Amino acid sequence: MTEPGRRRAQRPGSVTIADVAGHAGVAVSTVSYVLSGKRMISETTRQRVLASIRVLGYHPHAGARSLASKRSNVIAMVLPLRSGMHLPVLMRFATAVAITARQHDHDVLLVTADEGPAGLRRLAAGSMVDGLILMDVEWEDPRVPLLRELDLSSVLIGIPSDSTGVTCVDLDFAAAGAACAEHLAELGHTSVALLGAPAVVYGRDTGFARRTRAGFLERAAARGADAVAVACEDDAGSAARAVGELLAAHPETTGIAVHNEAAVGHVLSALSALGRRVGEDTAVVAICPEDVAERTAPALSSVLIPAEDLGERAVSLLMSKLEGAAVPRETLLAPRLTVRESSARPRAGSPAVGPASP
Amino acid sequence: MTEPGRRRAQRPGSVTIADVAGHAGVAVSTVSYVLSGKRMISETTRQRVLASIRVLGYHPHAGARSLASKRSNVIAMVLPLRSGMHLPVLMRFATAVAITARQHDHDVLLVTADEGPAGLRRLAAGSMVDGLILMDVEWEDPRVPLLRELDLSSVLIGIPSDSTGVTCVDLDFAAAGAACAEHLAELGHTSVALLGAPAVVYGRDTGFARRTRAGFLERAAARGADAVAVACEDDAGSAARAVGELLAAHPETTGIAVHNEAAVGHVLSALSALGRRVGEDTAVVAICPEDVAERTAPALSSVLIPAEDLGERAVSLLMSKLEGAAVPRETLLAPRLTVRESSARPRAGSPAVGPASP
DNA sequence: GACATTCGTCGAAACGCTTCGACAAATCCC
DNA sequence: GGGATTTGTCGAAGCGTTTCGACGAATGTC
Repeated sequence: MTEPGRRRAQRPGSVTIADVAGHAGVAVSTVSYVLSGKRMISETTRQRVLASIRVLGYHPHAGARSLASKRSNVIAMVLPLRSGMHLPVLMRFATAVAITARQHDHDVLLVTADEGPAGLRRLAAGSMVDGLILMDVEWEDPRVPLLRELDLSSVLIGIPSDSTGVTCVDLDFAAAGAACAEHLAELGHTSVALLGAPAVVYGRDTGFARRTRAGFLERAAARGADAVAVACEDDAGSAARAVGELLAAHPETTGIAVHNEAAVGHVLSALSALGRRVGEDTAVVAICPEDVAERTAPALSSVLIPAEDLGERAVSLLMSKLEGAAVPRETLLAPRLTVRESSARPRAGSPAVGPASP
Repeated sequence: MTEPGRRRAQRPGSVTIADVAGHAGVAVSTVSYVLSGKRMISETTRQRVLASIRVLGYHPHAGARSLASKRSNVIAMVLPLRSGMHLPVLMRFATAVAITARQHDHDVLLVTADEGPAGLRRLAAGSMVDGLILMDVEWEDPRVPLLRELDLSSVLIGIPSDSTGVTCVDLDFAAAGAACAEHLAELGHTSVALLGAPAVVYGRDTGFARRTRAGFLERAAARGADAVAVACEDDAGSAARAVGELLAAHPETTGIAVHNEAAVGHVLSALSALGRRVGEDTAVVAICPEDVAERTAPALSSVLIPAEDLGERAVSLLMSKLEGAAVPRETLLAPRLTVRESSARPRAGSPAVGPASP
């Protein structure tokens, strides 16, 4: 006889929409409409129902909901577990996606792509997820053709060679490469180099690497600077060797862009071992996550990888698609270059360049 | 009129268990029992049903299944988005959990804890997940009391102060400390030291820190070495001071274990500033994540945090709990020590020690 | 004041699966 | 060889939602 109203709420998972309806004195369907807003409900009824929901601690049963509505309110985040990925960046994507999805009332299912196509088919056929976000997409990604036949909404982070019929988001790496070249040219460097990803990445035809390289080389040429691009492995030894060979072949190089998060530190060490003073006689600018750039000594000028923005943008696009809206095929985020110590001053002997005002 | 048999399979999500039953000429329930194995089905029927499933490309509807069976076959992985977490390690946990879960026919929902208790309640009440894996659990973790009241199976990675009523997995830190002592003794060091966590951590009676210390001191004593353990703060200045004081008080120390990820780099710098050559006249071994150990110069011998193992073990334990089995309250994983440059060679002047064969 | 329109609510039919009880047919036990 | 048991299958009752058509009660129209 004590606290009769609380009996049900105490056994979690047991309070159903029918309980709420009973408590509020309305029909089950009315409760449903209050929750979904799909039909007009008078304000008084609304409040009464909401109060009952609160009192009973009602949460809709996800399975029942997805069965009846054909929407699961879950999206899948597909990570390829390829080696050589930069885990921290991936993790930042992942959390950004998770948080943004929650803001759109969706949950996130983590899928490692090593189940292959069958895994995606399983999710699609089982109505487990409403849509897909694929991360770390490669230039020739085998998942892309699969996606076209799957009739599930999806958004790619990264840009494949053929983006017909899919939706992609990425940093505009061509512009990022160009921004680096531009920045170095602006500082007065006439001989510049790009230290890029490990050779295997170019071999794999990974889109972002080649777009960066193209952007860098083109802009440098447009600014009349001599430019060269070389691959660079992740480990200290190889990085030092790459730097050594670069400066041996092109000793006049004074501006260097690094597009390799893992090697950034090693490159700086190698430069100083070879007698270069970074930020003084040699300017360095990197394309890498913010925290990496800030942690080096001297702090690196950098174009940051906007992991949070990309994740958020990807989810927003997916939500639009789920609502049937048309979305652009490729969304490229403009790079933002932050100047830090490693390229703070113009090249010795070159005319100082202020903000140009014609 | 072409390919009539493929019509259904081509519209994904549309083929139901009733279609399969029709195609195989059996009752719906029979198909269900073939799939679940919960009742005996003759081999001939079984094969016929399985063939129909294959032909039609049937995948059960996850929502319907969870509605009828009260099991979702999904587990949640709860990440606290605390700052200062070590992202790469977390990511490795995450992928290990995801892969192991799939082996147990479960999917993984990614939950960032910043929704707070309400988020966990939502998952529980909505029957979205069958169980929880909480990562990066702290000594006094606010999520632990919540868990006790939630009546959802869960496993913690990390050990809280009060593990009553919960299930935890972690590295066996006592054994890790012992492994360090053993390794240094094996190299011929007779005077060794442990540079541990900041003093405040010992003051708080934090389990893993004191267990490491105890393991280290006991094993060193057992091997007849002089051993001392001191606390060590995170910042460069304090670390240098700690090293200085240690070597002043015990100049004969030649083997050092460091159990402090953040200070590892500072300790190495301090040692070389004091004229010690790490890996030559002084051996150093650390307890830290693999990538930290590999990134220092010289690379550090280390007891690594077995992220993959822990993730896998956590999932296995959770599955056992879901099946109603009793599981140990705390599961401790044996440490594995990897030798790298910082302790590669036996102490100068001590007899070389090969693999002992009596 | 009779008629068509909203407005707000209800009842019931799906949705695709699991599981329980029932029931023939086959097998066993003396 | 008749009763008890086991084996293999079926039919139907849920599971907790959403959504559609229906239907009184207000409201507006001439």
